[in-house]
Amino acid sequence: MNQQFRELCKDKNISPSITRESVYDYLDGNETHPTVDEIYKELKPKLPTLSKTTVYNILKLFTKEDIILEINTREHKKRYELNNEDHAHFTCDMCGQIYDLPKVEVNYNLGGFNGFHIKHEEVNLRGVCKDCRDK
Amino acid sequence: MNQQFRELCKDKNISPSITRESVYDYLDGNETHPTVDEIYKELKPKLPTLSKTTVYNILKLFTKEDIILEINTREHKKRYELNNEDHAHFTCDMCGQIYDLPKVEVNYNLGGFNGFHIKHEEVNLRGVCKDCRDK
DNA sequence: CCTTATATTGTAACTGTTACAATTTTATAA
DNA sequence: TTATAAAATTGTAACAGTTACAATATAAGG
Repeated sequence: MNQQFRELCKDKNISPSITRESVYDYLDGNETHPTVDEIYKELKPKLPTLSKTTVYNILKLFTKEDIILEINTREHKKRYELNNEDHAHFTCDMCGQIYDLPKVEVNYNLGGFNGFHIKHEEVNLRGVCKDCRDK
Repeated sequence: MNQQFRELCKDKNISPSITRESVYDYLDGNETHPTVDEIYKELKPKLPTLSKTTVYNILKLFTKEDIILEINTREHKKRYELNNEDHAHFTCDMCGQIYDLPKVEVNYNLGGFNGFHIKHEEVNLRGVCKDCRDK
């Protein structure tokens, strides 16, 4: 029983079902940025009645509540992570691995942003990671 | 006949077919960030034998050659634009419209980027656009 | 415990994308 | 130009990710 999750749900005014808690727990401390399918396959043994639709529903809810973030990459599927500290993503063009990198500071000094109310900034970097470069 | 495109193809060592030129021309000066389907539907009347697979092929080629950029949004489809001047994207949470905003400067002063060879940086902003805020 | 609301499930449909073999077109050189 | 090879385009079918939806199960509140 994850007390932190219970309180988070109270904050967000959603009910802390066991399924939701399982999805949350799986994402917590996970750095793999899993897909829906990966989350489903991981949880299925522990929750035998789990449906993939439920995973979709929960992820949509968590996204709406800003509990998690969708990661949009070049793959045509979404990946997910907990919305904890702000950071950038680096995707390796060679191996496809997604790395978490420190938050990058973004400057808006040039103007042209008037009237846009920016709620979220996402920095996606691409290139070659250390492992692949050394090969 | 787009001479600029011919030269671009010579640079990239690809052949400047009429279909490819049409896709290029459609994207040139277009600020709508169209999807594959939109590109296909737009060009079909002028190129009656056009196949959607061809559009996919051309976009994949252009992406590989850095002629165009894929835009990865929350939608589960890709959007495309010419790879001209570097700029940021702003997607409105209300209306879904994607705006081009000036390039934002990114600082990597915090460290933690050692070993990563960054070839491309993408800044995606999200929030509420002027039009939607005024409603 | 009853009633209502909410969460979960399974199925089927839908959409974006890719694989692939066949055909057409283009490029090249005799 | 014509023959030949290479490359581009096409249509079909398959595939993968996602969504819609009605039915069922579970939880919450009186």
